[in-house]
Amino acid sequence: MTSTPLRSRATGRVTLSDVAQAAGVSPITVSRALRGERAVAPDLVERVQAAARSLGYVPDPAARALASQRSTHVTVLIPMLSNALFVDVFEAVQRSLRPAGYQTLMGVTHYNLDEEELLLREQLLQRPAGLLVTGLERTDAARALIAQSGVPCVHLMELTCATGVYSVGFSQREAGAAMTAHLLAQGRRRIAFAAAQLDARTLQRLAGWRRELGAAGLHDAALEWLNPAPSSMALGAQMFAQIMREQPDVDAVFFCNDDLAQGALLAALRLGLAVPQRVAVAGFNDLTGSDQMLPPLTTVRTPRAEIGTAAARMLLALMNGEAVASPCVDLGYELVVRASS
Amino acid sequence: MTSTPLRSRATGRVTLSDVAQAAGVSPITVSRALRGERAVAPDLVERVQAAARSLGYVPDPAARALASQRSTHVTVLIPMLSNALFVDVFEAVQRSLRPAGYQTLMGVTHYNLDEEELLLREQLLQRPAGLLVTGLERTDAARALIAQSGVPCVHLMELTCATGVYSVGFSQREAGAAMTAHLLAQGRRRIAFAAAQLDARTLQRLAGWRRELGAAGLHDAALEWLNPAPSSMALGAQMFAQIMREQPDVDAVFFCNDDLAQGALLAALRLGLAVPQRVAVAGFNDLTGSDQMLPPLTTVRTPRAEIGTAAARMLLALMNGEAVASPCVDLGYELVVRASS
DNA sequence: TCACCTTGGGATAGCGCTATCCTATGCGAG
DNA sequence: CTCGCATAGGATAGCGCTATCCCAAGGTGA
Repeated sequence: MTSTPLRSRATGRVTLSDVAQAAGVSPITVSRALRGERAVAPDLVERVQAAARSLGYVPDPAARALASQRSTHVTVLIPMLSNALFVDVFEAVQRSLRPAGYQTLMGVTHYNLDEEELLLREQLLQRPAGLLVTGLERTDAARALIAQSGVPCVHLMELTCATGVYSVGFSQREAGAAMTAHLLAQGRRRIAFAAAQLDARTLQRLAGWRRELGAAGLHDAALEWLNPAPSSMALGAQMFAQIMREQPDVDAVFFCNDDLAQGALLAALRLGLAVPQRVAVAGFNDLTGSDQMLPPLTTVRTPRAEIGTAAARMLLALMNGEAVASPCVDLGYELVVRASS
Repeated sequence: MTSTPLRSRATGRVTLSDVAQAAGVSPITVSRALRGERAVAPDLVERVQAAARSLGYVPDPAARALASQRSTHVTVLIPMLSNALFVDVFEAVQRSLRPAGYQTLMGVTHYNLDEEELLLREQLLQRPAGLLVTGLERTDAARALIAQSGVPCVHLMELTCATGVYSVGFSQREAGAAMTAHLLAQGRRRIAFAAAQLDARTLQRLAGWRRELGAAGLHDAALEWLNPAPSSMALGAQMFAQIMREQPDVDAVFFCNDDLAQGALLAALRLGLAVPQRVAVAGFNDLTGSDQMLPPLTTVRTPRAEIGTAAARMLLALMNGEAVASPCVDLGYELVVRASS
């Protein structure tokens, strides 16, 4: 025993060595005891933990990352935060990842593949421990970046059977078809499909709508209203007015997202078009407020929180090097029939 | 010159030393040239940059953080992501911070001071370069954590003149008063104030409402409807129905947030209460959809993107050790009068 | 009995960068 | 012609942790 102060470093930080000295073991043993890595005698573990606690030791994440070549950061790439859908996914992800000791870094791609590639490039330089990306559509370069990085990656919202690719979501196409089938079952015959943004998932819903209408012999290209502008209530109102003006025989409009449909319902009130008598309106995602509309909006409830949770769980397994039972998790969807249809 | 490969490290990463060797200078010179730190001869800077570029050199953030004791992470603490308000603030912050080389880490406090303290504790262990927190209200422990950490911190949404505290926002109280004054000017006499969540900012708006009604001799405690539940359209609808049922003489309702007011407008339609003839409705924040309502909602437009941008700029200055011109930036607000009042 | 494994601890050597001190050079003032 | 001082480069020594190798002790099967 010497009488020199425990703290040898200049920074004044309590380090692993301080704990080691206090516990009477070597630094590496402290490291192992605290991480639960390798076998350490139970009594030593306890002694080390006690010493760490009493000294107020806190591991330095930068040192840890440098030495181990792995960080505790997980990057989540999301198209848009103004779509409540992704807010819910993100919150669920964070709720699962935080207790496991991971920090969540959010990148917003604004539905732009080039921006996504740039974000990916930037983020991968930070050597994240894991990656969560939305959808399967991206630039070849982005795909290559992910593959080359070796960082575990789970895809959100869409599904794929491709080997080595992990995905958690549901079938956008089947969901789109299910809503269309519902409207057909209600006796609607001129069912328009109105979409904004036109991202991959929207187009899959479109495909489902086409399939159902086609099977019923009711498909008509004039019923497709595709607008690449960002989705919003205002746009929904505008598209609805245009559809009803230009195609007066339309008896239902299926919007690719609830915000469009909500705007349409309000426009219908302004225009004096009775919903659902004159025309049925349906949305997608069951966002906040859809149940408050006049009339309440028929929509498809998507399991976004569940997707976030399941994807986080899958990513945790991958980051731990564990095997993943099923690399493709389908969480389904639920038709929510309300008074607008 | 030797014929050994440039890459000496086992990890296969291109390091500073590799660049140094390629440029024919010492590693520290590369470090300085790339960071623009200290004086380096212009021709050397160019040579180093060329070498770095041709080798595809990328600095390791963990090594940098460990050696310099400072990270490139900025933590942003926000009450709730489901309130579009904070989404806008966050996006603006990220848009300003990313080009400056900082990563934004978002923490959601759910309007809970204890959760905020916990998040703060966790995040400060990661030694962020800067901190952005919402509002001024927090636990004493949280305040102490921030102070002790020495991490530059800017407060969002509210203002304070306290020395050493940086804030960017506007006067919630004055904004609340301004809306109340508007309703009074419209001839309304029984103006209810309906609020949810009851966070500090909501209570400041309440204070502004009280002041104006008091000055007009029209204040009445029975006009205050305060509900601690989270804000939502459904809650707004419910509160509105209750107010009109229990206080039929109310001729205006000022909601502390637009989502409540939107719910109220829809409830008014359901209940057959004419807005604004029978009762005026006003909101706060001018969220998406408020202009689409029936009738369009009178509200207060708050400069949330501007707040995010200005706060980020201030934080950048603080992180660079620069002086900040004004530690308290008031970005004002704007009364948006629409048909609901 | 001995080779051979497993178990639990430690010594050593970095991870890739920057802080800090040091040295060589140039230049103007006394 | 010194001295002092600013300028520009480098050598050195870590930052705080973990990967890796090593070794002693104890158990196992032939």
